[in-house]
Amino acid sequence: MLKGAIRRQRIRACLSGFHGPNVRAAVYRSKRYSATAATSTSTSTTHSGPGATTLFGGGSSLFQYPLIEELKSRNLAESKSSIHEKSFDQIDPSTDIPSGSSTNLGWSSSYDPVVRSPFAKDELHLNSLLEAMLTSKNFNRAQNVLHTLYSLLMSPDTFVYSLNRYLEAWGAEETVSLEDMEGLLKDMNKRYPSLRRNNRTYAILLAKAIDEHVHMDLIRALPRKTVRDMLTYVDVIGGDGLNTLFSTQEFTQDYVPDELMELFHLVRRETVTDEDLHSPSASSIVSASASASASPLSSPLSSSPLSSSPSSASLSSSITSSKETIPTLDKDSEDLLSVDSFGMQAIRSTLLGLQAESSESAKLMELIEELKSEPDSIIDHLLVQKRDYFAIYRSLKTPEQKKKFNELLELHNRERERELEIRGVDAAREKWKHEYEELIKRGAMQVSRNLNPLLYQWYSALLPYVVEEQRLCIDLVNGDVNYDELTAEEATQMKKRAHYAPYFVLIKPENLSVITILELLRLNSVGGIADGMRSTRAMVSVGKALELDYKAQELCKTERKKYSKLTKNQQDWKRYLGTRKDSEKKDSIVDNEWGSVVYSKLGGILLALLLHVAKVPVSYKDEATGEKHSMELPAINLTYQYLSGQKVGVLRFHKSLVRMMGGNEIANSVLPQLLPMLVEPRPWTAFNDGGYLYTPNQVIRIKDSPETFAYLKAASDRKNLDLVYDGLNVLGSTAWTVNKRVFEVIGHYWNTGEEFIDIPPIVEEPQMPPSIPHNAEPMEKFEYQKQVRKILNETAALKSQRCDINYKLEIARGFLGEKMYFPHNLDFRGRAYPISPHFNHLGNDLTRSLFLFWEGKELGVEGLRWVKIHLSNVFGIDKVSLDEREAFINKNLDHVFASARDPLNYDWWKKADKPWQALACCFELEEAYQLEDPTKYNSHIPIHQDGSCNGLQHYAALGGDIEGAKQVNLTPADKPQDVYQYVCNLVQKTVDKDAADGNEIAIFLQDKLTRKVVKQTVMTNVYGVTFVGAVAQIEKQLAQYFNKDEDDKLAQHARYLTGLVFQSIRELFEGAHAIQDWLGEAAKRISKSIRIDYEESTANNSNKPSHMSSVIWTTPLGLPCVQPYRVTKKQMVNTNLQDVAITDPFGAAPVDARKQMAAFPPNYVHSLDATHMLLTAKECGEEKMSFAAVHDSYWTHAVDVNQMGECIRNKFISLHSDNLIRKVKDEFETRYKGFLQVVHIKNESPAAKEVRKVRRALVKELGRALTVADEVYIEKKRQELLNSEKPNEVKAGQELITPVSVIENINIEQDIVSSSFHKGVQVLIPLKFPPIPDKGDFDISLVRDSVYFFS
Amino acid sequence: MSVRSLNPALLSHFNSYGLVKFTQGFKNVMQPVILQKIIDKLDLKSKYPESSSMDIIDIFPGYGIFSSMINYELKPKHHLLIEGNKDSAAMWKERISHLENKSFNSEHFEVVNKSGYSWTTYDDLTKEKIINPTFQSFDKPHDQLLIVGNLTSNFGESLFTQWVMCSYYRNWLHKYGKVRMLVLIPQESASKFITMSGYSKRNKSACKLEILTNTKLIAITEHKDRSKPQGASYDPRVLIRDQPLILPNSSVIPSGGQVALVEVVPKNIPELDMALLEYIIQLFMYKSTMPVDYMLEYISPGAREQLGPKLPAHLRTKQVKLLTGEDYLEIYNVFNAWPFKPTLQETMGITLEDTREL
DNA sequence: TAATTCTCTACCGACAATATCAGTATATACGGA
DNA sequence: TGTGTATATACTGATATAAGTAATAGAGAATTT
Repeated sequence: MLKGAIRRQRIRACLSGFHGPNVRAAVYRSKRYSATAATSTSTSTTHSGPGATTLFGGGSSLFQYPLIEELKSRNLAESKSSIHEKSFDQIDPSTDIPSGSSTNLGWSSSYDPVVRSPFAKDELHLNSLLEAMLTSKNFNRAQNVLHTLYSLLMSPDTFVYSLNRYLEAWGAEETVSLEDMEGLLKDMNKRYPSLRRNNRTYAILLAKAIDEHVHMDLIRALPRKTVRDMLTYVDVIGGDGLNTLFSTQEFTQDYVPDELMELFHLVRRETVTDEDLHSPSASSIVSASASASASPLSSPLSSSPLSSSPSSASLSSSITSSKETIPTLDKDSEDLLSVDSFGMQAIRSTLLGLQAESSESAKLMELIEELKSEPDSIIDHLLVQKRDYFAIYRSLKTPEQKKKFNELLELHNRERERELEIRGVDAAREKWKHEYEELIKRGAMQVSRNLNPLLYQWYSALLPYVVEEQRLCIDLVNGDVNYDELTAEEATQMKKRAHYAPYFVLIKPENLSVITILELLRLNSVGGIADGMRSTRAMVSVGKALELDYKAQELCKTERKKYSKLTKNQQDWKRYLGTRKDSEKKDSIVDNEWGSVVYSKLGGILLALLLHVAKVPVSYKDEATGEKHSMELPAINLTYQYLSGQKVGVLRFHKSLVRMMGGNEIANSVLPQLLPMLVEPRPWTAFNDGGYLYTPNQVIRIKDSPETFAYLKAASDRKNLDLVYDGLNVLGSTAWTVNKRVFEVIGHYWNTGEEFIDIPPIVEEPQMPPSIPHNAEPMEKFEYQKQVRKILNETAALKSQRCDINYKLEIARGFLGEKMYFPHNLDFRGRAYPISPHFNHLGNDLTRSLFLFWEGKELGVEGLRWVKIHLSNVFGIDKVSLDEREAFINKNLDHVFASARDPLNYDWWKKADKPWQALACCFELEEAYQLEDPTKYNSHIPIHQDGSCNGLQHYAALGGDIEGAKQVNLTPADKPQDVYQYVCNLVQKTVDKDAADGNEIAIFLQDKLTRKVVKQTVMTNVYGVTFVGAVAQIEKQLAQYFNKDEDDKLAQHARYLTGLVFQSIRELFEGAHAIQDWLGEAAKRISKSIRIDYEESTANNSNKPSHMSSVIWTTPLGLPCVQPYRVTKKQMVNTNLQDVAITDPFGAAPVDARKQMAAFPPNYVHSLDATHMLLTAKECGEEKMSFAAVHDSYWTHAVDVNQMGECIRNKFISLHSDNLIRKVKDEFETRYKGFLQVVHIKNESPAAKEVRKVRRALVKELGRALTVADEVYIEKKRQELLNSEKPNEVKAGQELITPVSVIENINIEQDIVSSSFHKGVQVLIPLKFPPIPDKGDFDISLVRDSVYFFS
Repeated sequence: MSVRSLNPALLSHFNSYGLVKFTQGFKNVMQPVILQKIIDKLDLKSKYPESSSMDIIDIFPGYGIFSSMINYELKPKHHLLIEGNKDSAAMWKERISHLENKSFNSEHFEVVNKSGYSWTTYDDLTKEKIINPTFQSFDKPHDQLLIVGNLTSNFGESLFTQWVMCSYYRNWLHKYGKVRMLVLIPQESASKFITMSGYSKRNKSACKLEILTNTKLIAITEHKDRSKPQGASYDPRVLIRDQPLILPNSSVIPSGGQVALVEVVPKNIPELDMALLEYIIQLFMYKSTMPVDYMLEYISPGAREQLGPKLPAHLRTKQVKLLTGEDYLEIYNVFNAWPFKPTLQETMGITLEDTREL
């Protein structure tokens, strides 16, 4: 109880974190709008009185402030720079000086502490370039970039980070001395006197000083606090550096920061005696590792006996050694021909191939051997050879054994995970090569339908071109290109090259080639293109994949630097220093992405080269001679296609290639990026720090919205997101494994090539309808064409589905017997998703059935019951009481067992609603019942608790609807309520009544109403479906009752029904709907508001000021949500393949008001359900439950379901105990304070008359028409005066009459009309939000006892 | 200026209606004097020597000044007014009853109050035996059947291309023979469709039109921009060839509407794999400044390598936009004989829709 | 300003149009002072 | 060496593309008068 209260308090604390001191720091000081309004109430009436012939405070002139003059001469200079478009060789600090100032404009509101630089794009570009130049050791160019960067940055502080990057990279050169570095800094200081070094700068110098053994000189010259701070930059100083430092006797303890203190003592002790290092307490230290990774510095200090060999050796040798072992290690290849993916085998070989090299795996093997030799051990040779860690783990008997096994596996997997992230690409290549050579040996190249040898051919053909291209890029980057020697064409080509060259040189040609090929295969049939993909998508994806690879490699290098020469205690060092990513990154304004332009250019050149070389064998039969010819044709071609009348570039695979990829003999190769992890993800500690060990990721999935990024970063830096991270880390720490039994059944059906449940069949040649005569009537022709199109569409869909499932199964197969984890991140509303695409527990029934918790928990009586209930649920029996569900399974236990024993031939499970998950459940029950006491069974299956119509649950709680709450199970009941059925019944009632009144339509529909008809509409109602959209849905449901030519009749009926459904929902969720409407209205006002501090730079549409403010709110967990809907500007980018349109995220784009409005209610509710989930996750994590979630479906072990349920309900109650809407309103009122709103009011209203009067006077003075922009400007000035420090200015402001001031105190609510009303006049009024609707009387605490709330 | 073709019996009716506003999204030429010139230029009487036994099928006639003048000029056996719009149809019915009084409707106007867009409308014409045209040889244009249409509305452009395709497939009204079509289309359409190779606005439909029909520009409206020479938005070579009449803007409603009257006469074309031909044209058009050889690869992987050499050199290096209809047919033939020619799936442009369940 | 025509119509995960041409602005070349 | 003009190049903005309007209604935005 107490604990809960404390937690709630913390949440509240976070809530308020977002506004606060910064509000005061904003443009307008102290006095705010409302205050002004209060004081001027009395004065304004006098002004608007009949006597006020002169509008401007008595005098004939405009008081001391030359407002009109300013208006007349207002000339807006736009901050502008085109540096982002320049290639590296065009950048010149002496000329690239941007016009305009780099002031912070803010995004949607200037009150929020988020930064927006007008030159963000240039900054990003230059920072990426700097990074690239440094990596390729091009220091002259880099310095050039650095200087240019300086002129763009808003503060010298930001510049230091770039300077540090330079200094660090340059200083790492052996030829550079400490003196050189000092010299550079002095030089810089001379040029930029405002430049200040920070602690990182000192750390960099220190690193060099240590190298030169003069570090104490430097340290003594600095204050101790500085020294302590700089030492935390471990990534700069490096493990060796620290070691040296700590070993230096003059370096005393008071220089050491707290977090390194233990390490310091370790080093000091080490120098005394080495024995301590091999103390027997080792295992207890290691045991802490699983949880310790969340807080690496808090775990007890000790050393591990496992560290003896340097890991760098294993890194390079593992691949070559694993290659040899592949054939023997192949598991299951005969069972599952289809999923015989080489990429995955490569991954697996990486996964499997490490054992001999590292001491960790040796230790693990030792343990396994030991366990094997135990009496009645089921671990056999095969299991060991297959590395079925899960089977081994499961067979362990004592908790101690399990614990130890887990510990060793974790260490073992840490190495393998690293291999996977860093060397996965090499492994794939080696695998291709191996298979290619095998095939050549057998001389079977031509007949092979195996993809991998072909890929190896592509690779071999591509590589020399890539090498050559890279050579040219290197020359170019080094400045070794003499344009005069080039032909005009070559010169143009070289100029194009300059845009991507700095990046192209960063990655080794082998990886460039392999990633290009694999990414291309991965993208097959995405984006609505059959047998191919959008070329834009392909290019950008390749570019991104390259960046990811590069960054992972770089991070790995940095890490290696940290520990490079250390031979002792590596594990401990690692644990203490953490695998923190480059801490510097957290400080830059933008995350240094290469950006879409670079992605597409890189992808463009690589794909162009690949298209040139990739061939596929084809054959055809000469109709005339009957001879069969074989030849090679290009495997991929670039073409275009129209998508609803618009051109899109397409890369299309040759039919033969498609056949190879989608048939049942061959599978894809999997790009080893973003796969499930083998070890627990690094916990999130910052918005860009968490998840994979090396592969960078952000905590929020941001697409083209630097605004979202800015808010996220601000919140993260303020530590407002820690609760979010906590929840997310629980999700990441859940260990999984693949359900092998289900996998085998799926594999069986997959291999038949026939359709089965979710598995689409192989379709070689689609069956076309009989052809029609050449001169058939147009109707017939169109009809025929439609049919053909339909058939082709279907087969294409099947093909792509099969391809997709194949890819998923490939990954699943690679992780058979493995322990895996899924790092999660969030969408912008806070909903969590696994980062790993394709194969994760968010998938469909088939995919979900493959997931088991790694950890097992004994069922107990309740657990057994829950497994049964779960089976009943997935079977489709989920509308009856829990007891009835359990009874249903008890009654059918024989079916359950039979299904499990002979799933191929026994069909019971196939009838289930979700057959694959049902099968998984059957297996579980059957295994449990093999025990004498099934409750003693160690269960791994996740049991789901689903919110019944979760969106409506939140709405009902917000709106306090008693009946609505009951229908979505917020109220205890003896059986679950079904809101769809309830709505259906409501509708039925009305229909019956209408039918009785003789309504033809009602009579017709009377007996045709089912739950299914209304379900989709009720569901989508939460998402704000419109009437038209709902009609379409219901039409689909009613279509079966009408003939093809009765479209109009169908529509008529559907419309009638839709009306009733809407009406019923509105009735049932009256309060909820009021909330929904309120949210919509608030969003509308925000997204149509005008910021007075935002200067319109385009004068041409000064009558239509842009709406610049997004709807932004903070979830109860402190996550800022920014709706990213703005009008996107498109930028054309020339690539080697084609021109591509890239959305330019940095345009100061106005918001898409319509989208903002329509999406806010659902987004808000989703942010609440996300909050609810994360809160529950955190709590479950603390209670040591395994936890996973699919938005509104929460999973845990059977035995823990009751506890989790309690948790779910408590968190829901505490979430809704607050007045959430009130909070949102408060937040809005702070954030959008002083904004103006455009409304139309009735022409003849008194307010309108007032406004017209002021406008007329202004026009007269101004000598031209008054624009809206002018009005905004005047209002801005008035606000500035009112908020001035000087009393005379305040007075002037009060006396100033503006079109806004005359109506700000008149109640115009009743005069507001819609903008399409013709007799209205457009006016500006201060932005206000409507009052919060009254809440219904539902008592939220009732949820506590509602069993069916989530079930 | 005489307006020979204006039916005096209708004058009073026209006058009573005044200049109507209800254009229903259609543009129309309203000045009899101008229309007379058009009719003269068309020289209809010589093309339909036995016009008294002919049928005119008049689609979307609207207010119908042009229709009535053609009618008066040719005095056909049937003049069907396919008019789905209620108001227009009602007006025509009223007009016919007006004529009943004056001339016992010797003009033989008949209103078919069905949509000219729907194909079934035309099936019904023969089914209900409203007309029964003769089937004529495809060697020469049909001299007993004329299609008149106003396709200046939103969907007009697509319908126009469909009518053209009908003339190739010999279905719809073109099953009777090579039926001449007099169609009023928007200027934007006309200036794209009636072009010769090399003109920048030329598109896929223009190529098809060139291959499948003989189409002439009969009349165009003045250019909107007075500073531009007349006909500035059209292919100059077509202007020289066809010498179209220039209509004053004032003659068109809604005022300022830019239209063109075109005369389409189908050619006698053998059966082709039209999907393939269209696909070739379409893909070439994506990058019309590129040479043929380069664009081959866009159609099918390997086409450049394998088919390039089979094309005559002058074609291979020709810019796509310079290709004539003839050239296209030549390229088509090479493709058609190739075992790896694009399949239906490619030529139909199959796209995947979201297949997720609910 | 007023009247009309056009557009869009369910949230998120998961994004994405391009080629051409005409007209204008800027850069380069060149020639004469 | 500085200036002026002619030509080349770069940049911007407009336009077209597909091709059964699916069905429907009602608000809001965009465009035209």
